[in-house]
Amino acid sequence: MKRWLMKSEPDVYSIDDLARDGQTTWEGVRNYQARNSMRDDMKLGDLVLFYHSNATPPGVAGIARVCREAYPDPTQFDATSDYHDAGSKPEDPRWLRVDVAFVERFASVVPLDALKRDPALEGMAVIQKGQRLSVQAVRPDHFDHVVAVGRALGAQG
DNA sequence: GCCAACGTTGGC
DNA sequence: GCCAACGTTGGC
Repeated sequence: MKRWLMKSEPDVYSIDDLARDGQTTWEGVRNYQARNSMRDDMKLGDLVLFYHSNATPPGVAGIARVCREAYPDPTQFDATSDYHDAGSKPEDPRWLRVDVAFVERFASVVPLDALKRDPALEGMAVIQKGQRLSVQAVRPDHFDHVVAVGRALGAQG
C-alpha cells in the first residue's frame, strides 16, 4: 500500500469538511504528473496526508483514505465549471479524480515549519522549495513519522 | 499583496 | 525543438 500527500485549500475544502461529509471526491486536478500518480499508482485503501495549503499555518491536518480509484472527472466536460477543459474529449478523458474517505483529524495542524525542521523528514517532497505538486507520494517512514507527530498533538476521530 | 518557482502555450 | 510570455501555486 502506498502513502500520499494531497493538498487542499481549507477555505475551499478542509479536514473539517471531510470529517463532516465522511468522504469526498477529489476533483479539479489539472496537472499531468499528479494525474499520472492517481491513474497509475493510487490504489483503494491507500492512506493520504491531508495537507492544508494557503492556510495559517500551512501543514498536515489529518489522514484520509482512498475509497475509489481513479475515474474520469466530469467537471472537465462542464462548460460552467472552473475546471472545464475544452480540449478534453468524452471518449478520451484527459483528467481523472479519486474519492477519499475521512480517517482522522489531528487536534491541530502539523505545521509546514515543523516538517521542515524535523530531521526525520529530510527529503520529503512537500518541504522542498518551490514544490507545487498537489498529489505527492510519501515514503512510508515519513508518513508514519508525520502521523506520530500529529497524534502527539491529540486526535479526534 | 508580493513574488519565486514552476507548468503550459504558442510563435517561430 | 526552442524559448519568451503568461498563468498558477502557495509560502510568506
